[in-house]
Amino acid sequence: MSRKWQTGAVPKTLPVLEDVSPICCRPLGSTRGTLSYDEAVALAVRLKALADPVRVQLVSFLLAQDGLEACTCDLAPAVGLSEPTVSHHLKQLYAAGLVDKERRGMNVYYRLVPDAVSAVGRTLTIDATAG
Amino acid sequence: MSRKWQTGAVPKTLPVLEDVSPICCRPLGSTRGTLSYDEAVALAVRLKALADPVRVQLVSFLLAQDGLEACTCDLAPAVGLSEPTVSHHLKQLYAAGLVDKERRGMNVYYRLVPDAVSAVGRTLTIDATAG
DNA sequence: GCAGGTCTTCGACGTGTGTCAAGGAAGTGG
DNA sequence: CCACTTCCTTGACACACGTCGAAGACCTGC
Repeated sequence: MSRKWQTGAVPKTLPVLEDVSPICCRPLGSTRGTLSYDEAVALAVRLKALADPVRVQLVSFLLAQDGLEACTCDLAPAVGLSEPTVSHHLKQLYAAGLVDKERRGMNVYYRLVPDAVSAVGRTLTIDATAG
Repeated sequence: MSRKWQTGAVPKTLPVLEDVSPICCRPLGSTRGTLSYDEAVALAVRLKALADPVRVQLVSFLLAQDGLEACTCDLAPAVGLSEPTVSHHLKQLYAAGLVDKERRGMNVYYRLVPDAVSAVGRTLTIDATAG
């Protein structure tokens, strides 16, 4: 996969995580040179999943729960939005691998994957010796 | 500042950094409970600035340069886009405090602010003892 | 001042994104 | 099987975003 659009008004869609190289989350500074477009996309899709206030709130809410998990019925009131909207955001977090989901009885529990979030964070952490 | 939109189709604009609480970049796990909407916005605007493949490439390119800096005329070919487009992306990185700019003669040099990028990264790094 | 180079802003275009209401799918309990 | 709860999907809406070309602003050098 390389950049599909070069000219004109152009789709800026970022692919889903499954279509994206799993090569990710090496510290940015470990590449001597510009990131390839594919690597940049791989990182950007993960950042994009977190680049929304509601999703940041959802992550922080899960992080504060015992077992790092909660059902939609708890998450919607926690952020003050309708359940479909929260479901939409959770779907994006799930697609980015940042949360897991599991049905237990009538409820669907979403559980934070802390390693996935931390991995994105480490990518952004720049070695002090760089430059 | 609290959530301005509650119902209907709604502007999802994130404010600029200056309008946003400077409280940011504490590790997500350090808040026992859901992040306030304001704190979530403060983090989201910074993440959003990085959540684009082109901007990720620009950051990685700057990181590989001596002095962490380059002029627009070098950055545009590095990512294969027009100068206006690159200027647009640099403006967003600048607004988020992730790069500095300085005019020297005919050129404008953009310099990476590694601490700002790292600060965002640390926010996402979850303490292993959490949960 | 004038010519030439570099960068930013403006205007326009098409696509993406966040939100909700309404309806459907999946499970529980009678 | 039916009523009920919980959750997800679909459809629709308005706004935001990434992109470019053209034009303006800024600096340099003659």
